Amino acid sequence: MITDSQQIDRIIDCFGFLRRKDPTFKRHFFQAASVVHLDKPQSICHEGMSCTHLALVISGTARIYKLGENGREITLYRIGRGESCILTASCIISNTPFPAIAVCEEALEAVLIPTAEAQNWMSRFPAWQEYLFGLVSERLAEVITVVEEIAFRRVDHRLAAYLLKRAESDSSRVIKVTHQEIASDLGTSREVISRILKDFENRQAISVNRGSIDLLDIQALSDQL
Amino acid sequence: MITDSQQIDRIIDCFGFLRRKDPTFKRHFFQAASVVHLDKPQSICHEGMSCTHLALVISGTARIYKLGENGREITLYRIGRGESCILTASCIISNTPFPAIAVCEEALEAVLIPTAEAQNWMSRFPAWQEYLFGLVSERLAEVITVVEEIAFRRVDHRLAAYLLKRAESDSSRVIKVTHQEIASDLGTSREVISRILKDFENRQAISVNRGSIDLLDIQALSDQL
DNA sequence: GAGCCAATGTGACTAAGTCACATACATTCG
DNA sequence: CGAATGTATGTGACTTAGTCACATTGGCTC
Repeated sequence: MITDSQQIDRIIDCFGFLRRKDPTFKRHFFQAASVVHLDKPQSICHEGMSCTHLALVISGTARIYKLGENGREITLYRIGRGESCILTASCIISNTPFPAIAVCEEALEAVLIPTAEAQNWMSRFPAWQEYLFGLVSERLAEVITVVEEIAFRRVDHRLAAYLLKRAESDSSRVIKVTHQEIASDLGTSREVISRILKDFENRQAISVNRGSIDLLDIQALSDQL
Repeated sequence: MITDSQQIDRIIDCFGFLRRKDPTFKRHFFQAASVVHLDKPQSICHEGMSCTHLALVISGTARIYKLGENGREITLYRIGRGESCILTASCIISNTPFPAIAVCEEALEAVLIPTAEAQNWMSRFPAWQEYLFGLVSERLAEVITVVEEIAFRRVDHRLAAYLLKRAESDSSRVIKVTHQEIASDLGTSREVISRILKDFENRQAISVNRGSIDLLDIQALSDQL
């Protein structure tokens, strides 16, 4: 149960579906909700885990990924403010085990809703139901994009796009990231990333330093796409 | 509008959510529904198309796939009896364009529901809402499996698994399929499939003929996994 | 049987992934 | 300070996958 009115305002700010004129739902929501904090290298859900709570992210980010037998990883998607680990939601609704791994990436603050309530509200509150459905749909589209990328696009092109996107979202020309992290995001191996980065560097498009990459020539990278 | 009581029974048989004791929903459903037939090589949805109807499959199958720039394809999933093109559903709910291509594979018979009704029922009839949500969740899980496969597993292993699964679902040792079809399902190119098949043949696991493959040694194929 | 088309075969080449290391840089600790 | 340790990166040799440009084959029509 959450009672602190300041915190309630913050949460409503985050989750648009609470802003509707349905005081009943709002009451139920804050009645059942609790807030948790998770720190950086913490695992949230394991493969095959059945979920007891649904987590709605207030701040921070989590990364949802698949782990291959060989130890390689691939990021399926990330979730941030206002979103929710919808795989959890999906498991909740369809009672299937969680098919991936979720870890906290930037320190998380989240609202926890017990599975039973989350299910119950689905049929009682349209706002809640729309919220969850919208999230699953969005994830489905995102994961389909991932399929497309790994099935058809060359790694060097994907890498160039990755660097550009990263730079944009950090609004900085230098990106703090290791080759291994990139490889895990793109679903390839570290050596492959290192080699392509070296190649970009030889062509003066970037400068590679330990733990960071400086985008020297945005245009050259864009041309790679 | 569907009135033929025999047809209504058939449809109820297909879609469990109609079996509940909610006569209101049933009435609305058959009021808004219409039945269509689609033949084999027919396109259902194009990339980026916005969907005006939701199709619930009574019989036949459809294949949902992505098309790469280079002309290669990869199957995301198939839908059959009792299922629905949930990407369509997802588009309906979240109002995003359709991110893939759907084609009829075996002659389809389907119930069509106009978008507006499908959306409206979401908040009015829990059975409907559960049905749709369950489908999207299932697809999400399936597509995640596809990601895992193409990101981590070797093509020869995937091919062996494909052949075994195919033989099982057709309950026949010989599979009627071209190399190109397999390649399109697995998201690789025809040459790769041809070569691996030839390799399997050299090892006496299968026998390759024009348009069909005979699984001679199931055990040998299973060992590939 | 000639002609045609879809299905399959093939070699040479590029791209990607694997494996087994070698280096290099940064931080801590004696 | 310099050594020790651990993470990050570099590299060569090799296998697997994907591409390209064709050659061949089997089945069909006329």
